[in-house]
Amino acid sequence: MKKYISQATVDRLPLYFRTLQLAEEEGQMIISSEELGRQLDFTPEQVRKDLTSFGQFGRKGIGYIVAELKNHIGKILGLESKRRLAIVGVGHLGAALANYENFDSLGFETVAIFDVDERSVGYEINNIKIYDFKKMDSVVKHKRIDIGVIAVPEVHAQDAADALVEAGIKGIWNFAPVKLSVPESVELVNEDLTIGLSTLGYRLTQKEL
Amino acid sequence: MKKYISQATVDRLPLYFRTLQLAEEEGQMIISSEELGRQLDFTPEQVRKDLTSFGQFGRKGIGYIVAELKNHIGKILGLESKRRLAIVGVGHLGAALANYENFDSLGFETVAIFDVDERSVGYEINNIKIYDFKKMDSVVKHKRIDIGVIAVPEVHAQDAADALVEAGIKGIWNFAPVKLSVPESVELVNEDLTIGLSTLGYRLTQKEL
DNA sequence: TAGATTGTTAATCGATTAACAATC
DNA sequence: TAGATTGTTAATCGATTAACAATC
Repeated sequence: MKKYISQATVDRLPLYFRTLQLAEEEGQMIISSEELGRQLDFTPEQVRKDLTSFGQFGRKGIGYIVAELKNHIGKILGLESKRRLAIVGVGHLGAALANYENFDSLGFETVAIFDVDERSVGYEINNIKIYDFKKMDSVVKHKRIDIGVIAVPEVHAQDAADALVEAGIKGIWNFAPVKLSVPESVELVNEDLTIGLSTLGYRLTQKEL
Repeated sequence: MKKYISQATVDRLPLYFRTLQLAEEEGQMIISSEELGRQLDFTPEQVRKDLTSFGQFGRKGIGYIVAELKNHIGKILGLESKRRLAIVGVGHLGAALANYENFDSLGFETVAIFDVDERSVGYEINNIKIYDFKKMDSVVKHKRIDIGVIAVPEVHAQDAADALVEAGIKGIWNFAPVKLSVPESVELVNEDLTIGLSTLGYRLTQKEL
């Protein structure tokens, strides 16, 4: 019997993980749901509810053992085995993602970049080699790449997705603001940067009324 | 009497807007909640509910007039008056954001970039001038900047936020994965790129069990 | 008129918060 | 033992979906 875990809870896991990591670095041994919540602006009840949906990690009357809880959450997020990423598109965003350091501690490693522009093929960004888009199939298979990151212009996003699917990728992280069509079997997460900014604009406008 | 609009609804507004914009470009005059929903993977009921929370924009038996609805949503999002952005930090992410074209049609304009590294000061990225971080106060006031975008390393994010608040910014769009402290009066939206990627990793891990 | 589609109320579903027994 | 804090059940809150009257 597998309990259903809400998306909201899953979204909070990496935040717990990072907070625990910081606490561990500072030598903290024990943390309460209260303190964990305070650092992230969640209620302690929320924290306990989230954590217990995966098991009982705490000690009543004491709290949670930082290292233990961190490892548990790491396991839930699948951190023991590194996921290999490929970035498609070597524009400004692709380059920024290739240089982003925070993915590492969450179990991700960027191992290839693809681009259609032959002039950039062969070069490296942050020590990651740029391959010809046409070679995707063999590179993905050879390097056992799990996840494709779409950082190409909107008009080419579906083509990029199709090529990634064809090459046998398991998940797609899409930065193009379009609804992609992919098979059910491929996990798709959309990262639409315009939503957050629009929200900000909306709120400022409301205030000014 | 002001009706409360849920965050979920606000998040969908820019998506409606973009879809309507595309429909308009293709010369479509009328669109139904059904079709609008189909293009974004929402139910027609959801679309109608969202739209009616701001007023009655449709014609019963007909649908919505594309241009009219687009303009309405644009007004709700505050698009008539352009918001001026400043990016703090000219790392890879800052540079990518300075070059991002999609903000324009949502009513945003990047007018300044700030950095502490004096070697980059005076240069331009995508025709946007880079200013010394220390000059923030006068530049923000002079250029009447509304929103600050934090694209600096985690350790400097709070400093950047403090400086922006001090300079009189109204909203902050934060890309650093830290919880910032800002006054109640300043709107804060966090854009944590690690959440989406973690979700993808989590789902793949679950599948493999 | 018949068919289509909105706007709105009611029903359902799901997530958060509150309360409290269990127990360290 | 008294105090603290978890894990869990119940209550509340909010968002989505269903149903349908209004009307073009």
